[in-house]
Amino acid sequence: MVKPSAPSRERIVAGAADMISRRGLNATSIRELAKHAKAPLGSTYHYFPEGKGQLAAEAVRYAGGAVARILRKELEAGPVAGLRAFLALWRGIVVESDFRAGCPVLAVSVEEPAAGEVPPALAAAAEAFEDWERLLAEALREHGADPERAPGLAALIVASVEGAIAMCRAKRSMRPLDQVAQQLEALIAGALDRAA
Amino acid sequence: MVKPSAPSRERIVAGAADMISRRGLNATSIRELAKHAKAPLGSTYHYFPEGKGQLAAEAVRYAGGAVARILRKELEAGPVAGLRAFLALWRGIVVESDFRAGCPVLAVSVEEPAAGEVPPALAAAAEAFEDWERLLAEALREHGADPERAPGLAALIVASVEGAIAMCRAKRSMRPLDQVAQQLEALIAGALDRAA
DNA sequence: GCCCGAATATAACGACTGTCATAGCCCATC
DNA sequence: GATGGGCTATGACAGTCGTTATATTCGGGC
Repeated sequence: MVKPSAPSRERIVAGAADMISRRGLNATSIRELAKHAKAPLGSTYHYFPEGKGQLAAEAVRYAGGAVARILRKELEAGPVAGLRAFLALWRGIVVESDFRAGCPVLAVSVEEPAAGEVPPALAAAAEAFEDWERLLAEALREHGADPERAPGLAALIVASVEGAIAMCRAKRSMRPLDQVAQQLEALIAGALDRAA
Repeated sequence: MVKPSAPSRERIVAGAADMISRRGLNATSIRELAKHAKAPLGSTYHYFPEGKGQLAAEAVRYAGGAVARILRKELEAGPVAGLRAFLALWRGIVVESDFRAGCPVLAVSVEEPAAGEVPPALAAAAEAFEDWERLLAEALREHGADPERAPGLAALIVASVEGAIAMCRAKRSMRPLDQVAQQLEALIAGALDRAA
């Protein structure tokens, strides 16, 4: 089979994404990871023979893809609706974990790559960010935003939401995300009005 | 003396801040830290008897204070000047480290606190964010921004810059920070125009 | 000169890390 | 019912972790 035994494998990847979003990449051990996913340690090396780097990269791709899927769907109802879904998604993760979990893509981005190399997980993080930005920029353009400004606006949205998530965790308060949400909504509404 | 032997101690704290900004908190070992600061391992426990947590907290306070000092000074010339200095500061750190270093305050914010406890380093990170926001909000108000909107604007600035730094590291490109800089400048200019 | 406390050096502690090798299980196919 | 391969279980490896204890060196006050 091409996909030998999905359930266990996917559980490991999803568990890795969750764990990385809490502790960071370097601080997540494969042993704890296996235990958290109720999978044996040996299995992680069976499914991911290239080791931790491969597993981390897949976890980032998994999380990034899941977010992109939600974003794409909700953006069909317009940029503001998409933004709200994006914010609600992260809000849920932070609140439900009692400020212990955040964004795994951000967590991977904040770790020094080995000299001269670009670890696969970091490349996956860059791709995830770019996917999100592209989706947002397209939606903005399609709804009348200045096409030249849309990419910058999309980058601002992703950056500020990611930063706000981290700030919420530090302060143990949802206030930063709420503040950012309010500013971004006003900003987007203004950018779309231009063409109304 | 109240301050027994500043040079060695301060070198350790500054080195810790730098190292945390690269690798993250959990992945920074005290041994490497001591080596990096050219201080003996025993000395770190001499100066910081409470161990790693205390050292990390002091490192975050050190970095947060240094940024706040620069911010306060440059904001005297107005919010836009302060924003530019804030951006230039981080830009320099990311570029000079070849995308390997980022913001130590953000790095500390992205790590799961022990169950039920709030580690001192995380509290220090929350304080640093609040200091920066307060400085920016005050400058915005003093230069004619809507007093009710100033805190939200300040939060957006800090969050988006922090997020952009991480995105730059992932993409190995300064583009996100440049995009965010452009959007924020336009946004602030608009917010101040209201009162001109 | 001596001496005391601050600062450094060295070694060790148990626990944990990523990774690998090996042996055993379980279930589908012939 | 035997055979095989995907999966699991177990244990080991060399190395590092945070932390502590002990021994040594150093610099300035009597």
